[in-house]
Formats: sequence, C-alpha cells, structure tokens
Amino acid sequence: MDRFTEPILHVDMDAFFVEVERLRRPELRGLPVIVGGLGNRGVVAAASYEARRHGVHSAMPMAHARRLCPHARFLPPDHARYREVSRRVFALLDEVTPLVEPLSIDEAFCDIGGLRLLHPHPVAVGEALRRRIREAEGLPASVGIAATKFIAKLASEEAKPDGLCHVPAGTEVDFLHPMPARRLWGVGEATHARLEGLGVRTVGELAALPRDLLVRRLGEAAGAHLADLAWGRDPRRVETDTAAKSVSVEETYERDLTGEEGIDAALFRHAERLGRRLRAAGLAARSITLKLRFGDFTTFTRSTTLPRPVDGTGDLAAAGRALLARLERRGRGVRLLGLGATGLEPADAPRQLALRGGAGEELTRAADRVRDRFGEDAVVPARLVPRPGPGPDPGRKDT
DNA sequence: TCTGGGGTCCTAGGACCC
DNA sequence: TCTGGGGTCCTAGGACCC
Repeated sequence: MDRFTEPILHVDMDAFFVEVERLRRPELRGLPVIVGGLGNRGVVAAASYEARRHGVHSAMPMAHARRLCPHARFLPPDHARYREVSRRVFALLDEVTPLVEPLSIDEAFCDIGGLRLLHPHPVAVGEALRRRIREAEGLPASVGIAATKFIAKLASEEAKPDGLCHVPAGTEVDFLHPMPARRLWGVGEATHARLEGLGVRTVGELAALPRDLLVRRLGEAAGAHLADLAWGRDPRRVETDTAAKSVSVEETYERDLTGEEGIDAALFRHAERLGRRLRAAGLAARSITLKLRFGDFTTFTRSTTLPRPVDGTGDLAAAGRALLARLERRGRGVRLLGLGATGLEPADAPRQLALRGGAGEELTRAADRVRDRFGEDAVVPARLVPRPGPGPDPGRKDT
C-alpha cells in the first residue's frame, strides 16, 4: 500500500521582509538589503543573503549592522504589508491541505498525509507548492519534508535559500547527529552554554548523554524534550486553530522616559492599542501584565488578575496604572514600557450586560468604528492632545 | 555592537482547598 | 496539637522562537 511515511512539510519564506520589499522595488534585487528599526535603538528584522555574507543577521543591533555592511540599503519594516502578503501565502497552503499550522508570519507546517492517493510523492507536493508561491506572489520559499515536525523544520533550514530538502523516514539520526546541538529547536544561548559545560557540541554527543542527567541540568520539560529530539523522536502533530493565549503591546523609546506625565501618557496609548486589538478579536482579558525596562536594561513585570474580564481602554489603563504604582522607579528612566493581556476569553462569554460598562463603553466602540473608517489617528483622547501654550486661553472652550 | 516587538512555554514559590 | 499530600491558581522571571 502506497503511503507517505514523511507527511509533514515545513514551508519557510526566504528573507521574507526583504523579498516583499523587492516586489515593490526591483532595483533592490542583488543588493544587500537590511530591514529593521532605523532609530538609534533599532535591531535587524531581516537581512538579504547578500547582507548575511557580511555577517549581518536578524536581532543584531542596527548600529552593528551598519558597521558590518555600510553600503547596504536600510529600510524600515512595513508590517501591515507583510501581514497581508503572509495571509495570501497561507491561503495557497490552504489550497493544498486543510491541515496548516502557522508558526509565525512567514512559516507554517502542513500535514499532507491525506493527499497520498492524489500524489505519487511528498517531494512532488513540496515542489508544486514552491512553484505556486513563486508564480502567485513572486516570492521564494524553502520546504523541508520529514516524518516529524522538528526534522521538517531543520530540513527547510538545510534547503535554504530557495530549495527543498527531504529527509526519508529512517535516516533521521544520520541527518541529525553531525549537526551542532545549537541548531535544535529549543536550544538557545543559555542551554547551549550549559550543554558546552557538559562537553556537548553536536546532536550526536547530546544523544549519548543519560536522560536523567539532562533532566537534572536543564529541568524536567526541557531535558526530556531534548533527549527525545536528539534521537529524532517528536510526536507533536500539526495543529490547526490554535487560539491566541496572550496579546500585548510594547515600545522601546528613542530616549528614556523620565517624567511621570510622559510615562502615564505612554501607558494610556498602550491601553488604547491593546484594547483595540482585543475588541477587534472579540476577546476580553482576565489578567493584565505591565512590563518596564529601565535605562540599565533591568526589566520587571507586575501582573494582576481582575474579578471580571475587561476589553475597554479605561479598564486596561486603570489596571496598568495600579501595576505601575507597585514598581519602585526611584527616578530611573524608562527605556521600554509594555502592557499585555492574558487569560483571554470571548468577550461575548455570558456576562451580564449591566456589568459591561455604560456610556464609556459605547463611546469606545464608536471610536473604534471611526478609526476603522478614517485611520488610527482619527480619534485622539483629549488627554493626549498637546496643551495649547502656557496659561489659559480665554478665547477657547474645551470641546 | 549594545541589545525590537510579538508571541509560547516552563519553573518555582506561595496561597488556598480538600 | 502537629503534620500529610495533591491539585489548582496566581505571580515573577526567564528561555526561546521568528
């Protein structure tokens, strides 16, 4: 009986932000291009392969990237556009199989096990998908094919740029063991350092360690997980419909915020953006988290669980202020301020109407509708409008 | 070189309940 | 009067991913 023994595709767009920019500006083809925050505290979000050859990579401080590759073209990110293109690429995946699990804006797992009667081989499906994305959107994508998710993901990395890599069932260990342990999904800087402390450099050396030693050194979950991955074991299935567990907004300021008023205004703007995103998703939050990073990069969070879920700007701002009051600032400047929502549930979950705010809530929703039509800046709370000059203006009534 | 913004998951301690 | 074990929830911090 014909059946796919490697039914999992990992589709990963190559230098996604850069390639989307090149669609609009073909003159950028062949040049080193770097997309990211251009301010003095920016980092690289995406680098073209030409820029990567100079050592530039994502998450690198932009100042460093400029030094490594001064002749690159530097562009600010256009996330709205990337989201739109991403939506269309995922729609192409949906044409192939209903079992699509988005991992981020530019990558997804597809389970094509159900296609086995229609296609001779998973590689034919992968190549057709790459061609389809190229023809429909003009974008390069790499595909990894394997029996498990994490081998498929490693395979797509191996395939880059603009390629396909198939790891036949039974050959996983040969594929894995020569690799640096750092390449495993879940081995970051900290775990890598600990593994080096154990004398581990490759996945093969990791596989040779006793499982209980890994659990003792890395914790129950991470240790057991890595022990399995090192032998190619990964039972996770492709999951569709994974509901969001948190929504958050944060901002790093060009210069640290120092005055109480400026910090409070920033907090209120966060409450507005967060509330708007919750309401657009039809969600309300039971728990609110405030995040604060000081100029010296020390970072603190404070969170609270409310008696009932909230989605209104006023409620979010009030919770944020209460949390802010619990942090000792001691005159330190604020580099980053963030506000997050967890404990999400549908805003329509049975809650008595009487509890759902009054006129304030209606105003919020009216403002949302105006912004839907005229843009984010169409409605600005009076408290965020710059005050006219010093002293009262006798000719002006508050409106 | 000096460190973004959006997420997920895990750990550990404490409160609280049975 | 002293002491259990287990489960769940909450909070803060940290690792990790793209």
